[in-house]
Amino acid sequence: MKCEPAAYTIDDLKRDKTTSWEGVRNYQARNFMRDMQLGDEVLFYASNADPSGVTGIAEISRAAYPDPFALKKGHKYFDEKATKDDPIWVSVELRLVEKFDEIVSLETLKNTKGLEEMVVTKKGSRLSIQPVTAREFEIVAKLGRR
DNA sequence: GCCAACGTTGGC
DNA sequence: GCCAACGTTGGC
Repeated sequence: MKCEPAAYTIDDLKRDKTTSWEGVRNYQARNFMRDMQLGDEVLFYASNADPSGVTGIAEISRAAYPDPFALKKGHKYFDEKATKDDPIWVSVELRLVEKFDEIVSLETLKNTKGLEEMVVTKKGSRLSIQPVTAREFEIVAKLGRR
């Protein structure tokens, strides 16, 4: 799950312990969120950062529920097409598992064996939520704990 | 249903 | 700040 540091960081999550992940307004990303199960672990990725990369691990502490802001008129996440019966967009809640000792930069991801197929290393991979295989997850976690 | 125009993302 | 790579919108 990606986020720009200006919006939210792993340190913010460390302070807050848990946070709700709202405002995703892309159908593909939403579908990934909808599939997330309680306890699923996610790589927390800082985008548009210096450097960009994975800064830690979080877990799903609440599975998908309707994103309340989609119904909130005037809110920046408001969507006029969303209704109570069909909220369209969902949120999940995250809990911090660990902040990495060091950031696993995008450059490192690109240069690490076994991560050749990892979505985030591909060109034009803008999606804010992307699938990660268990194997990729373990490789990245190991790098971050060094 | 096509596609041009437009907006956004995010690496660089 | 540039711009490639998208996703979305809306006229037709």
